[in-house]
Amino acid sequence: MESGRLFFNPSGCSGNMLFLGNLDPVFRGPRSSMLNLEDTSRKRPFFMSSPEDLFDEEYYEEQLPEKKRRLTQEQVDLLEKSFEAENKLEPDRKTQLAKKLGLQPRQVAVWFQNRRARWKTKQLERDYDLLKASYDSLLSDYDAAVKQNERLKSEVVSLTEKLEAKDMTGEPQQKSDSLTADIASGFSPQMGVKAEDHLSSGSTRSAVVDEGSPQLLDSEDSFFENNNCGECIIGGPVDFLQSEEDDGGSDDGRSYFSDVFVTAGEQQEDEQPLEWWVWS
DNA sequence: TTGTGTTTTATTGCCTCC
DNA sequence: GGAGGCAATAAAACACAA
Repeated sequence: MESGRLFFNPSGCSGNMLFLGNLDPVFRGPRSSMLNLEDTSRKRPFFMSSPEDLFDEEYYEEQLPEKKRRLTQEQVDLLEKSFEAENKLEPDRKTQLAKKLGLQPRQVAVWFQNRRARWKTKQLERDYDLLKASYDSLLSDYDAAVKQNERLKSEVVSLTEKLEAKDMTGEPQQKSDSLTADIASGFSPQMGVKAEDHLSSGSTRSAVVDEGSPQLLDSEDSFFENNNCGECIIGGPVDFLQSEEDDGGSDDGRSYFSDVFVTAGEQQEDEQPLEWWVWS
């Protein structure tokens, strides 16, 4: 314990040493307090000591340290409100609150300290959930892209083989040209679908889509943009990130990972598409 | 009633800032 | 060097199932 700091003492006097009179000077806080003094039956209200009581030495002599008492609901409500307004506590506010609540300023400070710790823990939990959701989403997008990639590769192989076979048979050039034209136009006689849909040859998306396949890639668009990847990382959780803590905490509502999460707009302007992540 | 897990209150020690 | 913040921790208070 720092030299300048006072122990909080339920009775309202300054420090357990004073409170305990000539008890073991090593006495500090709850650990040792419970060792010797647990079985006291002499109790008095924890927060309701009158100023007269607080300076009545006889009173202290006959009293033994109290166990911890929880704050009343009213006290907690007021503290919560205050925390919501501002989660740091300036000295003036601390004194005012303490007066208002009938608590020691030290108690108010401790409450804020603990409250900030609780808020931080919850915020970390939320950030974790958020990151996990983003990761899961990216993973499933990636899996879909890999499958799609495989399918396209095999189609290219198949078409190439067909083309070569036609050339070998020495069929009239016209027919071969026709097949080439078919391929170029995106029509695959074998599969009965427009290859354009798979090969992403145009900048405008075809209305004909292979049933059962995921939305296809556009050559000029990032897969992740098509799949709202930006949103899955960024856009979706923004409200969540900025929302207040469920149980009334406030702070600024910012995520501990706020540096990691960027806005979708920022990403489009400043960053390369995320294709490298999939295709490299 | 009791054992156990969770929450709340408080202390301690270290660190930073002025 | 003192004041205040934070992380780690203790221990009382509380909740709840068996």
